[in-house]
Amino acid sequence: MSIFNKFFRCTCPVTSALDIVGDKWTLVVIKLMLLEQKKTFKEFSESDESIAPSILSNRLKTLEKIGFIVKQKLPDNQKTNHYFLTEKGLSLTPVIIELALWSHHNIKPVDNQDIANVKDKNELHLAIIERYKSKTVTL
Amino acid sequence: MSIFNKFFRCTCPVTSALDIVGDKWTLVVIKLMLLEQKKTFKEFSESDESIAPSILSNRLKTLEKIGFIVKQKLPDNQKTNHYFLTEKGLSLTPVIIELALWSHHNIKPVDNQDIANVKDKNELHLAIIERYKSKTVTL
DNA sequence: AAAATTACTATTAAAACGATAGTGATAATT
DNA sequence: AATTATCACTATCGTTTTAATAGTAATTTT
Repeated sequence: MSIFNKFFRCTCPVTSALDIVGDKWTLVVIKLMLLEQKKTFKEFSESDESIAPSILSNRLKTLEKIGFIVKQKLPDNQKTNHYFLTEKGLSLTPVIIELALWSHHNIKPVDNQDIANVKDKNELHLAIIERYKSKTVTL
Repeated sequence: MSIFNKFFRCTCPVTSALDIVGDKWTLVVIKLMLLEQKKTFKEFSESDESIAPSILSNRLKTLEKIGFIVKQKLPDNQKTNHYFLTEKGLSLTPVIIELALWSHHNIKPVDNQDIANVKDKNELHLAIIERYKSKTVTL
């Protein structure tokens, strides 16, 4: 009898996924990390999405609690927190790729050439994760 | 200067996609149609998700307005409305597949054998759409 | 003709979102 | 060493969205 029993609307896996990521901000925060290398509270705050600090704070706490991200201070700075995606957080990459592709074809074309010219989705998936890992400290 | 300028938070394609489908119910309704062949208001209302009628009404209207679904009465019944996914609505299939796969591996395993044992995502994609079309009146 | 069903709308309470101001700690500057 | 600036938030409060429930009108069934 985990907290999940209260958290999830029903037993459907898709609906349960949406109980976690089905809101206005959760996937946006993950996208900012994954595709735009945003790491600090300030960087998130200054993004084009203009996320309010109270909402940002809430999402980061929740994402940390469910193990999608981790918070770390770098040794030379005791002020700035850095947030990183965990493997669990990175596992949402295919969902974000499909949202990007869907938007590209149905809402507005993406600038990102990797996405616009994608031939092999799985290759893109691996490339995005590789790039993310190479640009962040390995955890 | 479309209404979209007010609707979208920013120019990011992923975020714009989430301006449309990033809430608790929109993708659930589409899933009910696509994977569970729900068509009428009553069928949606009786689903495991227990969607409130006011929310359901609101989502169906919005989805119709943006061209993801159409509402039709069958010739022999003037009371019951039937909702069908359009091609635009069906274009979200890959997003739902990835949510299902993600949930299967990270939240709770799916019953659906097609999804649990998927080898080729694109094949699954085509199969789901084929099945949907075969079970609904072609529009 | 009466009862049941369907597709909603209306209402009101609760939760989430959003804008803005403010605080405490650390870091940078003078 | 003192002052200023920056960063990471929290607090507050008004607005919007969501949720639970009751109710209504039209149609269909009995």
